[in-house]
Amino acid sequence: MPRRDELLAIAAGLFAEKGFKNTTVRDIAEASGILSGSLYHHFDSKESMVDEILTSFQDELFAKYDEVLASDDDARSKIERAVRLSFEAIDQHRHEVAIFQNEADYLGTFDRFAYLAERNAQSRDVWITLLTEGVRSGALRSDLDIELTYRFIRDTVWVAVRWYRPGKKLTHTAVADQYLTILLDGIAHA
Amino acid sequence: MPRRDELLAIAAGLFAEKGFKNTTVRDIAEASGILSGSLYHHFDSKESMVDEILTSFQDELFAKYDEVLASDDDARSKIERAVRLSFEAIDQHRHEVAIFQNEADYLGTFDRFAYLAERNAQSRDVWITLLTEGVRSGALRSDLDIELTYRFIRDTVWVAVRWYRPGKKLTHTAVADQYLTILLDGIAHA
DNA sequence: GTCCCAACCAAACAATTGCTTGGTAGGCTA
DNA sequence: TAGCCTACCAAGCAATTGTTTGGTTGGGAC
Repeated sequence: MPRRDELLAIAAGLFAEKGFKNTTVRDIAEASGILSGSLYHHFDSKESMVDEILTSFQDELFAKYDEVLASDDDARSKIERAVRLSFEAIDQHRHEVAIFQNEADYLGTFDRFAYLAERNAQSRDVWITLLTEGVRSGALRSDLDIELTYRFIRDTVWVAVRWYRPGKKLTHTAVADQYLTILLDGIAHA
Repeated sequence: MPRRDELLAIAAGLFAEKGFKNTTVRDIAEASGILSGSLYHHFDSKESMVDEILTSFQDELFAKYDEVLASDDDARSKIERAVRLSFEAIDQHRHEVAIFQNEADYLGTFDRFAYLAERNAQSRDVWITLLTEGVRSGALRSDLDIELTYRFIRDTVWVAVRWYRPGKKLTHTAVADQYLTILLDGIAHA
């Protein structure tokens, strides 16, 4: 792995754990075994680091969403795939997901990170499309408030990044199974 | 309202909106129409401000949890009440909830805020008790992973603070209704 | 053997941070 | 009128912040 990518990975870990503002360039440097000034040989600012971390992650993620949308599965299968895809992302890119979850609001106030709001809108489009299709096809109950259900699913899925740790008791597919069961059929006794 | 409480409310708003570390004492002072040094007439540190904000909120919240636990409603009613209670808190103390959601992890690393972890454990106890009771009484499905269901509910409910705004289209009771419908019966067509 | 270049160091910079100090304005009480 | 108290100001301090600058090192290319 190129040194540059190593440093980005280290920075991502710190940003995810302590927050962006709360992580100093000296923290990143120390964790990397170098001095803070040396970071500026690789990157031109601390902001550039998060920027790069977030964009490359999102490019990858949204490509997968597009795949699901474009497929000719039935509505329910698409929703299931979209949910599983998110837990997979949490499993494989948990630092990036955490940063996006925790810092998007703050970073979004800068022009440079305007794309965060766009991606947010894009993700909303995906889900509203899937849910609308689900209701129309009869796969989902017709009394759902689509907008609210979208927020419910979005929050519910991504917030798992706060406690999920790969390699522990639960695999990400097991978590996705349980979440989908609850989401689709509820927790009440049938 | 005493000046001191006014300042605390202003600080809470800023902490919730921009984060604790990201809010300077000068921000708080400016929003209050005074100079930063003058804040130290009322409080002895910035940390004391969050501390006071969080403890008073949590004291109030957990007193209500205890009421639910102590009541002799059936299991399902208790769960419903506990959920509604949370949305009520989001409605009435959204700054405090937001601060707790966003900063608990970071603040928890300081000795002074060790009580945050205790409160977290306490909240877990409440929910595990309710869910266990629910499964045993037959109100909830017996194939639930209790621990995971607890996290699901906890996250799902509190994360709504990110988008819910009082006085908008949806009342907090309407949101609670929808959330409970999804949580209990799922989104799939019956 | 010279050159180059990526990776780093050492030291400093200005700005911003939380916080301290000594003082003052004005209202209430005796 | 004197004393006191709450709420504030004005000015500054030391520490920490992101960033810059000029120089050094070690390995590979020619």
